[in-house]
Amino acid sequence: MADTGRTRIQTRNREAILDAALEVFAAQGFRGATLDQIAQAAGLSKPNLLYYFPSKEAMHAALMEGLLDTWLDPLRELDPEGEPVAEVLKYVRRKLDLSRDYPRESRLFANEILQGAPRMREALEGELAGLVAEKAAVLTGWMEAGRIARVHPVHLIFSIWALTQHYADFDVQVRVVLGPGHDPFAEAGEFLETVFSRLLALGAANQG
Amino acid sequence: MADTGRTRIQTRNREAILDAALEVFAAQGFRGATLDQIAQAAGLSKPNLLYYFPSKEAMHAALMEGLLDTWLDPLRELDPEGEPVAEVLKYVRRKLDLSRDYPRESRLFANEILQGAPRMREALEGELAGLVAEKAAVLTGWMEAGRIARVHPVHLIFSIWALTQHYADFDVQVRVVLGPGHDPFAEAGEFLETVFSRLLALGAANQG
DNA sequence: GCTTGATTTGACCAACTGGTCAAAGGCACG
DNA sequence: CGTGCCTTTGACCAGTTGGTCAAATCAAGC
Repeated sequence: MADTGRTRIQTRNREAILDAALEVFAAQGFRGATLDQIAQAAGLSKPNLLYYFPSKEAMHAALMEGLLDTWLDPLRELDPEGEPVAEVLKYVRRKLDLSRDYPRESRLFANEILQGAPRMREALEGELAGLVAEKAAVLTGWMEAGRIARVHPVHLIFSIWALTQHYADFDVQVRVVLGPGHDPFAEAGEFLETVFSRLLALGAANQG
Repeated sequence: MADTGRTRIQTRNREAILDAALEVFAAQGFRGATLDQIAQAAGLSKPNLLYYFPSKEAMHAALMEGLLDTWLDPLRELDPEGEPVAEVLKYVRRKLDLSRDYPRESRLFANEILQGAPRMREALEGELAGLVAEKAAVLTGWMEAGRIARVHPVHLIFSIWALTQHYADFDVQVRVVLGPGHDPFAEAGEFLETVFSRLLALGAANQG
C-alpha cells in the first residue's frame, strides 16, 4: 500500500480521520464542516487531527484525491469488445452498487459539483472529460454498427450517473416517498435494467 | 400579492435579500453560508438584513416555504384524463424547463436533501409523499388499462426527477464534459423524450 | 528501566460568526 | 418646514472557527 514509512498508529488514525471527515464533509459541505465535528467523529482531539493533516483543506484534498478515480472505475471497465447492451447494463449495475455501498462518497462528490467544483475543476476537465470522450466513442461505434439503438452517447452516460447517484444523494427523499418495507436499491436495480434495456433495444420503433 | 402592509422599500429589499440568500444558500448550504456573503450579494449591510428578517434561519425558512410547492407544481398538473404518454412527456418537459430556468432553486433543494432534509422533513412526509402516492396511482391505472408499459410507478417518478434535476444540480460537470458549443438543455430535452417514449411504449418487447 | 522519538493535549490566539442596539439619516405628509 | 415613522448603520458582543505551541505522555528498542 501507500503507507510506506507510516507507523501502525499513523495508519489507523489517518484512516479514522478520513472516515470522520468523509462523514462530515458529505453531510455539511466543506465550509459547513468544522474541525470540532470531525475530531469528535474520529474520537480524537482537534490538535491531534492537525498533527496528522496540516489543515482542514488538506483533509478534504486527501478525500478528493481518490474520489474521482473510484467514481470513474466502473466506466473504465466498459469493455469495447463486450456485448453492447450487456456492457451498458453491467455499467449501470456497478454504478448502482457504488451508490448503495458508498453513499457518503457519492454525497461528497455531489456537494463538490453543486458548489461549482471549486476543488476539482481540473480533474473534471482532464480525467473525467477524457474518459467520457473515450467511452462515448465506443458507444457511438456500437450505434453505427447497429448493435444498440441510436441516442446521444454523452447524455446516455449522464443518465446513468443521474439515475444511479440519485439513490445515494437523495436517499432521504427516496425512503420518505417509498415508505417503509421497501428496498430502494433492489427496486432501482430492476427498474434501471428495464429503462436501459428498452432504451437501447433495437426494433422497428427504435431506429434513428 | 402577499405584500399587504409592506412599503415599496420593504418589498424591494425583501426581494433582494431572498434573491441573494438563494444564491448563497444554493452554493454553500445553510451552514456554509454567512450573513456577510448574503449582505454583500444583496447590496445591503448586515444589520440591515436583520431588520428585514429576524435571523439567518428565517431567511432560509422563507425560501423553503415556496420551494417545495414550486417544485411539485409540474407533477400536480399531470392530468389523469389526458393521453398517458403525452402527459408523462409533458411532465418531463415542464420539470426540465424548471431546471433550466431555476437552477439555483434546484440546487437549494438538492442541498437540503443531501444534508438529510433537516428543515423540510415534515413537508416531504406530508405534501410530497401524498402527491406522489396520488400520481403513482394514476400511472398504475394507465398501466393496468394497457395504455403505457408496466414499470414501477414511483421509480418512474424518481427517474424523471433525477434526470431533469441533474442538468441543474450538476451543471458544471455537464458543461465540462460536453465542452463548448453545446446547449445542454436542448439536447437533454430531445434525449429525455426518447428515453421516456421508449420506456413507456407498448410493444411486443414491453409487455410486463 | 532508560532513552528517544512518536503521539497527545490543554491553553491559547486572531479572525470570523450570527446577532444587538442606540443613534443617525431619509421620507412622506400635514 | 417640521414631525413622526421607516430605514440604515457603526460600534459592539459573546461564541465559534481554523490553527499554533510548548509541555506532557506514551511506546519500543536497548
